[in-house]
Amino acid sequence: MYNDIRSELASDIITAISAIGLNAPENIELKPLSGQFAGKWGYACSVSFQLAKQAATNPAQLAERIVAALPTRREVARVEAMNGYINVYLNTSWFANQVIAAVDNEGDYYGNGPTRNERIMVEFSQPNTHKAFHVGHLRNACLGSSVVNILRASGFEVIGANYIGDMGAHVIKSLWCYLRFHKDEEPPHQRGIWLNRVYVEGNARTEYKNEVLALSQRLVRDHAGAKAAAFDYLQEASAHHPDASYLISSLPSKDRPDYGAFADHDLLLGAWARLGEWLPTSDVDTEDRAEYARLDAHMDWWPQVDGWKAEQAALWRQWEARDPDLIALWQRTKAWSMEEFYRIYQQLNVQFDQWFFESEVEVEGVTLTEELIKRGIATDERPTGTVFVKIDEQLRKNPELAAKYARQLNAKNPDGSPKEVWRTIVLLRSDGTSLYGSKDIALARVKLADFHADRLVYCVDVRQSLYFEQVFKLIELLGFPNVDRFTHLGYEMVTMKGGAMSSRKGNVLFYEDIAAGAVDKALSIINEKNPELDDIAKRDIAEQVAFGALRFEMLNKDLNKVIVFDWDTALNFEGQSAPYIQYAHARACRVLEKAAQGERFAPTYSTAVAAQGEQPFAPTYSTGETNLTPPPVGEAGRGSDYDFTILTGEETALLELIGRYPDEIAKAAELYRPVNICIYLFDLADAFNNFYHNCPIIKAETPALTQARLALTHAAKQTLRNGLTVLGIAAPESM
RNA sequence: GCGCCCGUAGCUCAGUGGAUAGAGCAUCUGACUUCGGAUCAGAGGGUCGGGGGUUCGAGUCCCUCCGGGCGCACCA
Repeated sequence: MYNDIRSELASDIITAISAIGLNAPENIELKPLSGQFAGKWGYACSVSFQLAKQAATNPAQLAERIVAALPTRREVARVEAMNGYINVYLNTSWFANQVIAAVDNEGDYYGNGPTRNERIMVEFSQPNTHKAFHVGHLRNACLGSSVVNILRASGFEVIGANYIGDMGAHVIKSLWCYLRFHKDEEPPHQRGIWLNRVYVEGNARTEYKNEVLALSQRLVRDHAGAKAAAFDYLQEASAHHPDASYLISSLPSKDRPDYGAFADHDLLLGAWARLGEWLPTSDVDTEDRAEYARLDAHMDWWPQVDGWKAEQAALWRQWEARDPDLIALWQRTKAWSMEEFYRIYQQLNVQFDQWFFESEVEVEGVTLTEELIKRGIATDERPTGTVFVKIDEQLRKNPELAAKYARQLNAKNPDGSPKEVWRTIVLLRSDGTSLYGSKDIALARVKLADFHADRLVYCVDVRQSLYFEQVFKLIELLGFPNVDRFTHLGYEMVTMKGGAMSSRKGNVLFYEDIAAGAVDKALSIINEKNPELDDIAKRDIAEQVAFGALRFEMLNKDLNKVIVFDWDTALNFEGQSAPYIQYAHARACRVLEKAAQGERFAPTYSTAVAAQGEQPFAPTYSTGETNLTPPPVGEAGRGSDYDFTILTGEETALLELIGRYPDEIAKAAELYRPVNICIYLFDLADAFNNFYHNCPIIKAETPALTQARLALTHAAKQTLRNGLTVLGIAAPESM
């Protein structure tokens, strides 16, 4: 293929270096010309700098000697030595036809790599039922689904898997709150959102005492006045309350005081009241004042909290015993959330090949944990304590793993004590119920044994990186295969402009609100720009634009960058955004359509493959060499003998970008980086807009030039479409 | 305390050891009786957080300091 030229040029240069009597490096890097060479098509090589000392000369002279020793090639128009660099300019006419032919022949498959013999399971979008889908889930779903698409395009067999959190403390809280306070109240629609409110209330009731304690502590720690007010009371109380000294010492500390450490919880209420008296005279911010008011208004909860917790514990036991009524309620409410999720995934263009549920691996998680106990890896301190694994300790006990991780395990603290690298993971609660870790090792076993995955990718936010390190080590201790091919694809969180999201402060950004805002904005722009469209088309395009913009917004930053969600930026459809790229695509479509009407261009491209209805990067796609290799130029190569002898800078830049697309896919797949495709697509759309603006297509000087430019337009349109598809963004033909 | 991540234009980000550090947003100025103005052209805006080091060459690699975020036992 035309991309092979790069390695051929590299070997030419190596040969030339040897020919002038120098030792050539093993591989030579050729970089696309850029910067001051904008609009030129070729590669630059800086090998002369490395070799100048060896050659006892300066890079500039050496570059000239190497250039003089290079053979000529039909693919190369010119080679020059410049400032020590070797610049190779390609025969643009020849390459233009190569690129056009490749896009033309491969259509929706253009950019895909050859089949690779590896099955990758990518787990992503792990929403919890009974809770709401928020902006953090949005980033995860966009990233995970794009990574799946990119890996598939790059030739891997990929299984995209969802892992629904349908059981756990959040579900128990939600069901408890429903049964206790909201039975038979559910609304006819948006029941998933309603259910989230039930969960939030259940959580607030359960955590009430902790929240009172947390706010008291924060005020005491941050404000001298608060400390004086609270201590005033506590010191008075210390005469008859043995617990008061505990609060006096623990409230100002960094760690959260523990209700288990003092018997009379009501002691805190006295201090709480004093804080309330002090508050109006203080400079405490409005958020904390509102928090105090909110908690204070629910003082009637205080004496009930312990009873509520006991009720929830009873519900846990009912669940463990598979109580039919509870199971029925669980299934009914879970379905409300699932309805919500299905709709969201459809809007966001997210698909899954496999659905896992936490409830399905719960039992096997306990079984595997029992095995760990039996093998002496896990410590069982039930019922007074938990079932846990001290990872470092266990790795040291395993000779093979101790050697493998010797470097980390031998690390020392400044005082000479060994550093605890992987710490402790808790697998079962003291009451025997299972935690996330036990379920995750069970699920990993399913993925490896039942799905025969060669590589596991976990797309989960970066805060869980220690947790996944622990899980991977546990899996290794269990002796599962392929452990070195587990990847935690961690990404940074999404915050709001006012700071980190927290349900306590009520600044959670729900998916529903974001989606509605984006569609409204898109609709109003369409009404303004394209008022003649019918309402259904308007709605359809508005959704394609809005959800495309949201997806792009979530993908356009590197994984390790925090996204601060800002309505103005997210809903800006100009510049670096999905609508900019979609607009370039729609423009290209319009030109091709107009040209076809005028009969000045008979499209030679084939959309037959796409018409079969397969996803272009579906796992069923077979990459027999025949349909990936374009026919040779000038030998019955369909649509491959256009007149590109004279190319403008805009045309060259566009062609070069189109030709680079397969490399971009391969690189993005290797690094799990959808952002690479975002940046590439913006550059491509930018190049197309430049071309469109500066080069008349239908009204070009000659019919031959029109043909060539239409072919280029079509290739650009196809590549834009393929790239958008990989990102899960629609490519509307008009907008 | 230990560990991970971030710091590049007013703001949001690219730049994966190479030539004069690039985009978008925002600000200002302009765009042909010709293919869609969600577009295009131009202007201003930078000691790449500070300091050392490695290298022919450092925004990029190493060390260190500063500033910010996150994580570290019964949440997921």
